[in-house]
Amino acid sequence: MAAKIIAFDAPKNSATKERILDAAEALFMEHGFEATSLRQITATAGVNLAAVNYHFGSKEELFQAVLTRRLDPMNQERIGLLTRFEREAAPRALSCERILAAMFIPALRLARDRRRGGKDFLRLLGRAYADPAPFIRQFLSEQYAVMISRFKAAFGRALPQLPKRELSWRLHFVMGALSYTLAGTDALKLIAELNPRDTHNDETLLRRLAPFLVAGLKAPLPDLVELDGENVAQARIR
Amino acid sequence: MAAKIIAFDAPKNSATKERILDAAEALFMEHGFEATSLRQITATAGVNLAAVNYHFGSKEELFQAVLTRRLDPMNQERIGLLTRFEREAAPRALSCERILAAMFIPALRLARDRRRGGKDFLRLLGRAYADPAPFIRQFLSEQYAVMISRFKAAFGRALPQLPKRELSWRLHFVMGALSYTLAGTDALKLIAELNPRDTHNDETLLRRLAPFLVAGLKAPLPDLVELDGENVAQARIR
DNA sequence: GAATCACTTAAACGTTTGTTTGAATTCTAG
DNA sequence: CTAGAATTCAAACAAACGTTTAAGTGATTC
Repeated sequence: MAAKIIAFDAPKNSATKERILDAAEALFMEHGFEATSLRQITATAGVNLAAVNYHFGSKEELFQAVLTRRLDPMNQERIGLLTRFEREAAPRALSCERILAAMFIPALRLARDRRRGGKDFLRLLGRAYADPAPFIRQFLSEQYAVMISRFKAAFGRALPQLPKRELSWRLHFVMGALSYTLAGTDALKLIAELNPRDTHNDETLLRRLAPFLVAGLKAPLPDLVELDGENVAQARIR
Repeated sequence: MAAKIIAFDAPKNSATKERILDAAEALFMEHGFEATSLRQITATAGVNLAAVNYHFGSKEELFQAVLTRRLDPMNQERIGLLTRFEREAAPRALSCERILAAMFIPALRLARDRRRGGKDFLRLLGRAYADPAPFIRQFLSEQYAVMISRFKAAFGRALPQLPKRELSWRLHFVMGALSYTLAGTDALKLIAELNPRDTHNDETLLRRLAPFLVAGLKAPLPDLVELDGENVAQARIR
């Protein structure tokens, strides 16, 4: 009798790992890494406290596992999409818009699909970006290294007139705006009285972001910028 | 004799508060709010553990005090600068470049001046942006509300053809790129093999960021954007 | 010179933290 | 059916946490 009840609410096989990952993802997103306790996670997942250390080794390794589960496939998808777009456009070089699309679409898919983490995961990712914990920074570096260099090369071909140094910076700005936007912190609520229906409609969000970023990428070089007969450097001096 | 020694290393008056704020600022920046303990802070500051609760009430209130000390003057300076620029340009409307300059310059001054917190504080601010803790979010909202609405109005005059909804979004992107950039997380190190001399040269950094953002603000509206005869929405569908 | 003040101090408060242990249980083969 | 590996479990671990307390200090005020 007791066995039947157990069969109901206790997943016999190692779906335990999945349940822990799901609970950890939601809680890390909501409270951050440090502020989330293993007891909260295991209670939410409905598993024993020791399960985390048994399956993942430590809290830090659990956090990395939470990120890897979503991030690795997403970045793989980005690279795959970029390659496909390039093949389709060959022999012409890919436009900035298409390259950005290759970055956005996998993120959008992830945000849309609750089974893949949904918006919660992107917010968690946004948090992780700003986290100075060494183990997080190093982990993200490794996760992103291949994808970033791949996209940088693509943008380099799309913007051949742009010096590489400048491209590096602008790509950095792009990543900043993108992660800040996708993270969807409530900070934006103070910037805009946004239409509530818009607030988390990720598609329209990215469709607004894309032209903004493309224009930024194609902007004239800093030295040549004119502004009311005065450049920013001059404006800086009181 | 003992009195003399005490006079040396123990500030008799309430410079204790300042020492706590300084230590807390550095440690919060390095480890985040949750991961920083009051014992670390008081040990670094060379004061008694109970001093934090005596002078600030709680750890949360200390964190807010750390932010307020720098943030409030900076935003005041931003508003003041914007007002001055507007007077100087009158009756002509202010250009986007000048408005952005009014946002950047006070941040730049803060980043430059170690006595005002320097880059460390901006990194702390970048972290706080991404923190979901309610007391942090609400605090930042209150701190930024006035400044943001002021700048939004200014941009509205500079870009009269841009719908307000669109402006809200773009201002959000601007804040994202700016905070991400100023926070200067090491995440950028994986994006660019940047010249080490450039890496934290905030002035050149902002001079690169400004044209990028201005171009983004002036970008054509999303619906009208063309890209290789295909728009982003269409590209989205596999 | 006693009283009052702002402040500092050491010690302890009760919780909560991540991790470990060793026995119970379940699953997997031979 | 049984031996053995894999997993779950309750319990306990030491350590660290934010906060509070009550005594103590030294200067200021009446």
